[in-house]
Amino acid sequence: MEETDRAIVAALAVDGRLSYTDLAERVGLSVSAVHQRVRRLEQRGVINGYAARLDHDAIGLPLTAFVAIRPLDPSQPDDAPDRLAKLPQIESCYSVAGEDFYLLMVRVESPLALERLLQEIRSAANVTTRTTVVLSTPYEHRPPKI
Amino acid sequence: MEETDRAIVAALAVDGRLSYTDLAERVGLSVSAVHQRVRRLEQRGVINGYAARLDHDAIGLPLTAFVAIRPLDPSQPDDAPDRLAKLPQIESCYSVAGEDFYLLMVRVESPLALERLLQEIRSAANVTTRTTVVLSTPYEHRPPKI
DNA sequence: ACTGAAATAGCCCCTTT
DNA sequence: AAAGGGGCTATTTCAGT
Repeated sequence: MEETDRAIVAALAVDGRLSYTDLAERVGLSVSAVHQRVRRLEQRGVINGYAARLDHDAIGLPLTAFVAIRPLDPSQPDDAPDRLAKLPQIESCYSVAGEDFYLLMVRVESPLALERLLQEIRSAANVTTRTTVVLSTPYEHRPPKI
Repeated sequence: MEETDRAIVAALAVDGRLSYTDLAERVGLSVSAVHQRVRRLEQRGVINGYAARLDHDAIGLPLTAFVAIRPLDPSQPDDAPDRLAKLPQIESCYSVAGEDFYLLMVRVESPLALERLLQEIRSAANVTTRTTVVLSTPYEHRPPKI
């Protein structure tokens, strides 16, 4: 990727609501040139969309956990991500190397809600779970250096 | 949190660039009322900011990994997050329950870059590392159900 | 707290270089 | 590809309820 596009993407990673006017000043181009570049970055999928960053405590999901899962029967077809997609508490699903098959990041309201979610995960995908509870988050979702 | 605020936050989690006009239609309020509510949600920190969602392959960081770290000397003061904050490849740092002290999520350009990063992490924070490489990402950063 | 309206600013398309 | 201009829409503030 090119210099100017990098600068645009980096800026929008920090502040997704930057106006084209501000962006244009930062990268030293005209507003319409920047606008055109952003549109292309969106169309090429470099920028997938824009999201508000939320305070999970404030929205009632103060408990974060990582759930490593492993199929009970590794010979069966593995459609765990599909089966688990319906559970909205699962924020992310990563297929990983190592002993586990998938690593999920989940957000719930309480320890009790986590217990219920783990049961749902196990029964929905026929897997065992190994859960790591997050105690605090020194930092998260830092914008990449690009 | 209240009904209308939830709807606003949920909508902005999916599309952080929604106009106040569109938001107003969705929640059934006037534009200025919605604007006022969004400003308050931002001031109260419920909405922390806005970010572009990036394609990490496209921006040259195609390799994601989770790095569990543990201090070599658990009796020393633990300032690992601070010491590691300078490494921009570390996207997130979670303090976790269990055998490990912290779980990092990192994004790098290549396996070689991961090797170098792990060395930097170990020397910067005086820790051992256990790394889980992400092979693929079925889904990530799904907006919460609120 | 919400509405409505007025002024400002930014978006977006089109033309030109 | 980038710049500039013009019409239009959204943002933002303010007064009123």
